[in-house]
Amino acid sequence: VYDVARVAGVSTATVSRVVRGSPLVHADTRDRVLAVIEALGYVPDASAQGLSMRRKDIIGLAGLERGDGEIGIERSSLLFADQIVHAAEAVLRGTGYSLLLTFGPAGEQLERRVRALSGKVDGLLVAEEVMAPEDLRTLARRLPVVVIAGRRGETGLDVVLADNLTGMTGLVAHLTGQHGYRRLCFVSGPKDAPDAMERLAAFEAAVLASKHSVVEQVLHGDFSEGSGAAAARALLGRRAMPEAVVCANDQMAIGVLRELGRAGLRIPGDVALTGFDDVYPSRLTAPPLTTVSQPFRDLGTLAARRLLDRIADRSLTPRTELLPAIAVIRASCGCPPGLRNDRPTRTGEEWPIR
Amino acid sequence: VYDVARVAGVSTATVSRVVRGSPLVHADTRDRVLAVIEALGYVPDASAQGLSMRRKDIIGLAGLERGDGEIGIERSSLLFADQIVHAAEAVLRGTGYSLLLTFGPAGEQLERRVRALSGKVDGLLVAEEVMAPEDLRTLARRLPVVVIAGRRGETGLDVVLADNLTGMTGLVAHLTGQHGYRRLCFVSGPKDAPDAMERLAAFEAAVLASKHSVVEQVLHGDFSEGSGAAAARALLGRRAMPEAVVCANDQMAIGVLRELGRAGLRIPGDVALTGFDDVYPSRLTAPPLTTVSQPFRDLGTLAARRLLDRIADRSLTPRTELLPAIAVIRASCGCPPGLRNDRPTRTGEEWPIR
DNA sequence: TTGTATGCGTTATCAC
DNA sequence: GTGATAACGCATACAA
Repeated sequence: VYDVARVAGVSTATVSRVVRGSPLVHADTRDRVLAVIEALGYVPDASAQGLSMRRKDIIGLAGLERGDGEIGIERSSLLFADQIVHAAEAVLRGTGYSLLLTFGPAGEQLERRVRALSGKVDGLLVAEEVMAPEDLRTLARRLPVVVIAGRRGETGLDVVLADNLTGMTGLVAHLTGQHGYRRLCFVSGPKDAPDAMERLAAFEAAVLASKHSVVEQVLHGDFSEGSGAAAARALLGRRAMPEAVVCANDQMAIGVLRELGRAGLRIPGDVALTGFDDVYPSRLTAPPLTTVSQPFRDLGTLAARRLLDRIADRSLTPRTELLPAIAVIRASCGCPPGLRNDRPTRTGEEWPIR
Repeated sequence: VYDVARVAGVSTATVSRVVRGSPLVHADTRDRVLAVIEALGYVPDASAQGLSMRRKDIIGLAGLERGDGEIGIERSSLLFADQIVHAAEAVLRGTGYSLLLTFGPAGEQLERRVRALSGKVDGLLVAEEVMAPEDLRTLARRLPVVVIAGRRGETGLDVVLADNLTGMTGLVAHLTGQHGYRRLCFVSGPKDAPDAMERLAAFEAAVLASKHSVVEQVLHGDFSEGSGAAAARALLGRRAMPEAVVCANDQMAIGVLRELGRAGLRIPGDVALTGFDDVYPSRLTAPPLTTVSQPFRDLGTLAARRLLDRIADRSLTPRTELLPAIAVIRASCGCPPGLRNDRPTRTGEEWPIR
């Protein structure tokens, strides 16, 4: 500022006014200052601004990275996070805020990084169970925080999540009702993912409710494609295949799809298969994956908006928003391809937001 | 700090020393201060630190978002950017830096956002042609910048890019040589993508070099799946299909794959098809996509490292690194599935880095 | 309409 | 080892 002020022959206060678009500055002066700014390529230092204005115009996003890091990004379950990132970034776009990211495997190291991050931001988006609930609440006392896909009971915190229960229930009803499958297996996600636990519980309850069907086995994966493949190998080692295997997410379903394919099994001929999430690749597989459409974008959008609101008014009373998740029937469950509601993967604003 | 200092009965200077891990603090004092910090939940303000230390510990990443925004994220070509993001974030992880994002359609608005971003960061990663070369150079004078997949000739700037030329040449050689295809079409990417232009040029040169083959038509897309579908419809309107259609990226190839599938055409039976990039979904399609594997992760990793180096020593002489891109033959070109080098999508460190 | 002066929370340079 | 204190670059209350 000082350089600009000197060259333009005004005070730093005036330069600041011009930069901030204050109306109390003569048009001529403004133009002159603007010209100098342009010439000098001046860009205000965000640290200084932040210090002075007590706001950083940055919001943070912390997310989990699952699966074996060595195996590479493609196989870990980042698609979920990516969608959230883009949705959140899109709402921030208009506001002057930018998005600061941190990912990583759950653990102390990630918690440290989140802690450090918290000093750089005006608010924080937390995806899944990045840290212990108590630490989270501690954080939330100091900083606006909204949790995405966190645990359902979370109290005193803003949370947005998808209705895993209803989605899974509908899916299982289709499997046991329409198709009449009796012997089902489940490939579950990591225990530290609230979503995974909810889906497992919903699955078991739904199967139980169907009288004639039974849960033959529950396998445990970590949401990564590789862990799906491992589950498939375990399945292959059994005496007999179940009639249907339902997976806690699409990535793992893709893993079992490919692994079973390699073993020569046909889907849905030999086994029916379903996923959960409806990520982009899920409609690309052969056969296209029957799954449950999770409103990724809405999750991110809503969370970001809520955070902005809370930053504007920190006294807002915490609220948890439950977004609908519905089964989308494609072919991997045994339905003829293209027959039912095989609509394209969610495109964004299918449900009214606000 | 003041609170901490008061409660711990020391000066702010000492607190600062403890926080920064300075060795010139008595162990007892350190422990006492640490305890207070823990109790108070103190986290240093990054703005103040930034102002004082003249470094923000943040690096920025600006990228393009293509395709019709309305259609939603799944169909636009963000997979490229996502990979870069994760690779860059992974190298930053250990260093204390975090990643600040901005995406958007090319245009003045994005340039403004990048400008504002530049005040918040210590260095900038620029993916593709986010802004005019001159503006970029202006920016680079003030701030460490490295360009990812920028234009080849870029001088005086650090650039890392994939060897589109060699990759495309190899692919076309396979198509015209092994398969003997004569009549080829090309679905090109947006003109503002240096990668797209390079691939087009390489394609035309390679076909020309093959004597017997000819470029029947060049269609123009924008790297999004939707634009691939549009190209497919144009193809369908022709008198006859070409023998092979090669696309400038995988997303568009997937678009034509699905659209041709809807029209009842068989791939590769009726037309051969290829993509470029080897994004995750490309091996999931039926048939799996023959494509050119682009070293996304290496691109991001190398770029981030280079940026860090330049931040450490701004006098480094600019360099451009060309990473190999090689054809990966799967089934959409007409090869029998699983026969050739249908290896999994790149997992990260296949080529030596550094 | 414009300039002056002060504070924002840390780090770092000095003395002690 | 530790404590004052001066930057750091900008925004703003107040004075002019």
